[in-house]
This record gives sequence, structure tokens and C-alpha cells, in this order.
Amino acid sequence: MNIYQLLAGKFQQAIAAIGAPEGAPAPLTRSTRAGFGDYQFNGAMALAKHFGEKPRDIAQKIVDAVELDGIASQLEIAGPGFINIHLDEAWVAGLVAAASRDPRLGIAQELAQTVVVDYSSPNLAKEMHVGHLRTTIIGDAVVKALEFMGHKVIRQNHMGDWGTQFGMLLAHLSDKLAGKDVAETALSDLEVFYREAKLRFDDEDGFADRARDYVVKLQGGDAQCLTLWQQFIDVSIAHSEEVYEKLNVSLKRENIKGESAYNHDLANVIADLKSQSIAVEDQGAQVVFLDELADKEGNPAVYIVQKSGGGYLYSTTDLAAIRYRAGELNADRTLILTDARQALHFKQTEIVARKAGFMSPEQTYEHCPFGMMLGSDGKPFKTRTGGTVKLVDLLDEAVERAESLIAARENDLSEEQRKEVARKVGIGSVKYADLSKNRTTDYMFNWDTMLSFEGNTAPYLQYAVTRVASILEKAGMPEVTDYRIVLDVPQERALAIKLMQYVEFINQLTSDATPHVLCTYLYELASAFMSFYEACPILKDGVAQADKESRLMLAKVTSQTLTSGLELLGIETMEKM
RNA sequence: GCGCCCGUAGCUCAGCUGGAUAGAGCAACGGCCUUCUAAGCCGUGGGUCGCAGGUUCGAAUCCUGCCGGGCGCGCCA
Repeated sequence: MNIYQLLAGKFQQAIAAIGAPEGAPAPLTRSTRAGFGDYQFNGAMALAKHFGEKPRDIAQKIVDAVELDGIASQLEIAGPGFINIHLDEAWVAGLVAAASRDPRLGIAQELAQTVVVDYSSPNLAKEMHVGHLRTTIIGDAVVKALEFMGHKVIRQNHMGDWGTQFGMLLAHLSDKLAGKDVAETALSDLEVFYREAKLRFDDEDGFADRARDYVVKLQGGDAQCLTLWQQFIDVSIAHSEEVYEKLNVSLKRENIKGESAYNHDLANVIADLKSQSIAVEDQGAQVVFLDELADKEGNPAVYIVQKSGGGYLYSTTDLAAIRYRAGELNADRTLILTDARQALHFKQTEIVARKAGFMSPEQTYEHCPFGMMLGSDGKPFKTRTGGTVKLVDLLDEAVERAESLIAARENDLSEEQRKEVARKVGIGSVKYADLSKNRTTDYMFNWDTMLSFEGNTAPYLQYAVTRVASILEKAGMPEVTDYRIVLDVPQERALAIKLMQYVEFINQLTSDATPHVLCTYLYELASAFMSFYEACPILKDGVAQADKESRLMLAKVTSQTLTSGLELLGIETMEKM
């Protein structure tokens, strides 16, 4: 059950019934203040203008027309014409009871769309670094939420496995091989290997030319080059899989659709663009002039699709990818998670793709940009010496820090349990700190804040889960699940309504690719539970049996909802901490 | 020069499809553990929503112009 959708539909009908014009806005929101009911309908003021009547009179007509018998216990008109909706407690109690018997918590799946999500996409020439964290975990939360809502999701890890840098790496690799295996030839540290190659590329006579030769041979399909390249890629992929494993991210090898996968189609893309006269030659290169993005003097923006030497660019690859996703995969939506600096590129790419008919008008292409991770000084996050921070190092440090914090606390965890809790808390903290912020802007990375175990953090939510788990374990939840739920105490009522709003936030997450809205919701839910926990004893002496049963059900649904939500975010929970 | 994003409490951040008295957390201060895990709960103080106009019944939210910061703009990805 989606309360918001239900109410929105009812009010749509109501304003239509009193003669509102088609398409008149029907603004419904969750109330911001306890005194204003649970939801509020704010459409009366605008309609009053249309009808030339007093807003409160219109509000009254809407109240008379809307059919909420058994759903709302009270509708009140307040202020200039707000309609405050107080939900009927028995009705809400019924919803909670139904949710408690349903693994999906009473949430219906939507009409399935096919959604391609392009995320993570590390450059295989180097190790994954902190810059890959956001795309990887935001993307993973988005795909999990989409799947939860019943959509067909195609994960695509658009790995950078095919650029000019590979010529450089292959040249360096072939020198170092001398009969040895690729894996043991310094690929254990990709970062060092890359630096060595880059150094030679920049300084060593003749090396750059050999590197370029390798690119040509590789793109031309030279068997020996491809073999070396494949071995290199394998080692590199194994490295990213290790990171995904640590991160509890669902990307698998079969989700890889790297740049190399489109190599065979790049010439076709150019030929197509030329035959449609979309791409034209300019200074030896093939370019598209975009009048849509012209400057004030009317100079069109220039979008290069093929270099003057005949080489292809990432624009070419992205166009091929669009054609594949829209054509072969029939994607209704394509979501691309990259940093905000590429916004212009994707805007241009979409314009060109649509001109060329690579996707139909109803298919969407959604670039979901995000800001950079900054250090406490407000500058890009770097190591003390100014180097790039490897993702594995960051994650290992998180676990270590969590471990020492746990060790300093009193608990009866075994050594093994403590390690496990430290891992879940450490990784969860890093992920949650990132996921809980609006992705569009840069954000400050701070160990102390994310691991402080207070406030809107992963540990707070994980702790809430253990508290519920502890009660449920002590109560030894019986099979009978048709307990009646009563919502007499304010904290019970607030918790119940919060529980039933889960789906509203998942919907927002999937439509906007914004996991932080789910984080905010889960934090509010956990807070509502904590307040309930303090105010409403469950297993203590003197609690009436009816209250005990009802509260146990509330606790159970809370546990399921928190666990489900954290699962979508890729954050692990535990029984004890 | 042009374009995109951002500016909200001391700090970190929500809120931005226009709605009532702008919210959290941290930090500060005051309460609550012989009772379901105090990694918690309850409470107090703290704001020219960068500035100035405009639109409207109503603006942190939409529009315009400034100021400040970040990023991007023909052969890297």
C-alpha cells in the first residue's frame, strides 16, 4: 500500500468532482509538523483563484467531495485553506498488520521497465581509487532499489579497458615479461606498474612510438596483443572484484561491458553519422556542430566524434553504447553515474544520439552527476603526500578504525564476532556517509563524523537493528502473526505511519537516483523506533498482553523495514554489536 | 568570454515539482541507567536561508542582476 498515491488519487477525484479544470495541480505533501495532521492537501488556494471564491470555501467543498471513509479520521481546514489529513489509526494498524505478514512489507511491484544503469566504470589501467567510490555505491543502491520495485535492471560496468594508455602498458609489459606470467609481473600493484609505464612514456626515447604502435595493433585485432591485453585485463578485473567484494557491491564479471565491447561498432557509428550529414569534416576531424548549444554570437558547440588521425574518442564509444542499449537492450531508461564534470559531454552526446535516431523519444537518457569527495581542508581528498588514495586502503582503514573503537567499548563479543562487526560497521560507515548526502554537490570526507557512532550514521541504524533484534530474540516470536495492532500512544502511532511510508521514499530514490532520501527516511524511522522503545515497554513487567503483542509486531515490522532499506543501500546489519 | 553546479545555525548537511513558526546531527548546556543493548532517550540555547530586485494570496524554493566558490568548454576519458 502506498498511502501517498492513494490520497493523491482521492484528491484528484475530489477536485475533478467540484469542477476543477483538467490538469489542475493537486499538491499533496507529508505534513511537516505534528499538529498539521499526517498529510496535507494544499490545492484549495490555487483553485480558489480559478473559481473566484474564498480559499477556505473551496477547501470545504473539497473536504465534502473527497472520499476517505475509513482512511482518514479527520480532515480539518487550517490557515488560508490547507486541508490537514489525520489518518485513521485503525486503518493504519491494519496496514501494519498486513505488512507484517508480507515479505515485501505490503509494497506492490510497479509496471516493469527495462533500465540500464551504467556505474562504477573504473579505468583498468589503474587501481580503483576514492574517485570510484561514489559511482559504485550510489549506482548499486539505485539498481537494488529498482529491482526491489520490480524493474528489469541491466547493470553495465563501462570499464575503461581500451584507451591509448593500453598501448603504453602493453609496451611496458612486453619488456618486463621475458617468459614470465603476467600476474606475477608486477601487476600485483597496478598503480606502480602504471607509473613506471607513464614515466617511460614521457621520458624514454622511442617508447612512446612503440606504445602507439601497440594501440594500432591492439585495435586492429593483433592476436598476440590481444592475448597480452586479455591477461592484463583479467588481473585488473580481479582487482576490482576484490574491491566490490569488500564493498558489498553486487557488480559481477558478467556485468562488465567495457569500452572495448563497442570497438567493432565505432566505424559504423561514424559512417551512420556521416551518411545522415550529422557529422562533417572540420580541420581533418569528424565533428558535429551543435546549434542547440551555440553561444551568444551563434557559434555552435563542437562535438568531435573522430580524430583527424582516424582514431576514435569516448564520444564515439558512448554513441555506440546508446545505440546498443536503446536498440538491442530496449532500455526504457538509461542511467549514467559519473562525476559532474562530464555533464556537458553527456548533454552533447544525447543531442547527437537523438539527431541520429539512436534512441526513440520515449527512451530516456539520464546523466546522474555527483560531486567530488573533499578532505577536511575542503580540497580534493588525497593522501598526506598528495597522492591518490586507493579504495582498498581507504576501506581497510575504515575497518581498522571501527575495530579500535569497538575494542574500546564494553561488550561481550567474541574475537571473531568483533572482527565481523568491525568490518560491517567500518564499511557501512564509509558507504553511509557518502550515500546520505545529496549526490549533486561535493562533500567533506571526515573519519570522525562517520565513525562517531552518533547521529545520522550507519552505526546508529545498525544499532537500532540490534536493539530490535534483541527484543525479538528475547520474546521468541511465536508463529501467530495476526495480533491486533493498537496505536494509542503517540510514539506507537508515529512509528506505524513512518513504517508505512517506506515505499514513498524508494520511489523517490528510483526516479531521481538519489539514495540520500532513503537514508533520511531510515534515520527518521530509526529515531521513531528509539523514541517508541523508550516510551513503550514491551517485555517488562506490568505490560498488558494486548500491548505486548501489538508492540512486538511494530518491532518486527521495524526490523524488516530497516533491514530491507539498509540492504538496498548495501549496508550489512548484525544481531549483536 | 560562454556554460553548468553550488552558497541554509559555529561545523557537517537536509529541505528546492512554491505552502503554515526553515529542520537534523555534531559541538555547548541541563535532565534520564538495580528495569527490553545509554553506540540510546528527553529538553534548552543557536538563523539578515550570499546580496538586491521581480513574479504571487504565499518565495530558502521560481525569474533577473550582482557578489563569492567549484567545475567544464576541438582532436584525454
